[in-house]
Amino acid sequence: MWASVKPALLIMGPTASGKSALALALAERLGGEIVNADSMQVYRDFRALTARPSLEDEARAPHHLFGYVDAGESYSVGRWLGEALAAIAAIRARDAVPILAGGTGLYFKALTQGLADIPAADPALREHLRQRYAKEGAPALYAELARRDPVSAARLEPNDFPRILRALEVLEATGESISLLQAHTIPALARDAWAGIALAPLREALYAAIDARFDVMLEQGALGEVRAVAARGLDPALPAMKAHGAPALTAHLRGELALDEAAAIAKRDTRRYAKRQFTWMMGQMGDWTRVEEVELEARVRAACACLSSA
RNA sequence: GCCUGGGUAGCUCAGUUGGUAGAGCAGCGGAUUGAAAAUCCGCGUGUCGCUGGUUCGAUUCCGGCCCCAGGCA
Repeated sequence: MWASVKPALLIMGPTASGKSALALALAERLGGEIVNADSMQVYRDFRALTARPSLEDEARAPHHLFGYVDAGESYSVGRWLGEALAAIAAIRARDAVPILAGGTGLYFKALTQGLADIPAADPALREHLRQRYAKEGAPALYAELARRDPVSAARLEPNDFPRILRALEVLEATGESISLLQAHTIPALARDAWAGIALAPLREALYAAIDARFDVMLEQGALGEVRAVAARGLDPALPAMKAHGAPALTAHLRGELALDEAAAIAKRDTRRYAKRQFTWMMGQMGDWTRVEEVELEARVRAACACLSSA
C-alpha cells in the first residue's frame, strides 16, 4: 500500500491556527517526527514571541529545525530547503513519518514546486544595494533593473524593494536574468511523496485566538526575550528583528510606547499576517486538503485520511 | 425637569448654502522563486438616531420622539 518511502505530511495554516498541536498529536500517533516550516521559529532567541513548541512539547516527539539559528544570522528559504530535505531523508531512514508544520507558504512552495538553483546572496553586494536603497529609494533601483533586465522588471512593481534587490544581485552574481533562471525549477519533493493539509478556521475566531495568544506570550516572557535581543544592538534589518511584536515591544522598552499600545500593534500586525496566509493558501495550495474543523480529533482524522490516500 | 452641545463607515471625525456623502485609523481583496512573521498592488465597506412635515427631491430645513455628554436645578 505504501510506496517505497512514506509520504511526508505537510501542515500549513495561518498563525495561531493550531498547527503545532496537530503536528504533535500526529507525531505521537503515527510515529512521526516534526520538521519546522516557519521562518521565525528557526531563531533561538524568541521562543515565546514566535510561539515555538515548549520544552515539554519537544520532549514528546522529535523536533527538527526549531530554535537553532542566532538572531544575528540572516536565514533564507534556500537554507531551509536544504536542511528540510536532509531532515526528511534522515527521518525516512529511521522509517518514521516526516511531519512538516509551519506557516511560511514560500517554504512549502520551495518544497513542492521547487526553488531555482541560483547562488545565495553575496552579503557585501546586498549591503551595497541596501545602502543605495536607503539613499536613492526603490524606484531608482527599479529603473536600473528595467535597463539591464527588462523582462524581470516587467514582473515587478517599482516599490517592491526586496524583489528588485534580489533580481539585481542575481544579475551581478551570474550575469543572467533571474526570470530566466527561475523558469527552470523542479519540485524538491515528487508529487506522490507528500500530502498537504491546510488549516482554515473561521477568521473571526482566529483573530480572537491571535489576540489572546499575544497576551499569553507576554506572560511567558516575550518582553524579556525582546529586551535581551535589543541589548545586543543588532541590525534592525535582520529577519529576526521583524518578528511580530519585536519592533513594537522594542519601542516600548525605549519608552516610546505604552505596553498596551505595543501589544495592540503586535496583535494588528499578526492579524494582517494571518490574512496574507489565507490568501496564500487560497491562491497557491489548490491541491492541498482544506480542513475547517477546529477540534483536534477531527483534524487528526482528516490528516490521517489525507495521508493514506496520498 | 430645564438649558446647551452632539448622534454620519467597525472607531475618531469632516461635510453637504437641499440633488442619497469623505478623510485618518481599523478592515477587505490580490500577488508572492534565496530577508517571506519580509515586500508590494488594489478596494469605502453607510437606513447620515427614529418619525412626521415642507419640497420635484431631505442626511441637510421645520416639528415631535429616543439616546449620549456637560451645565442648571
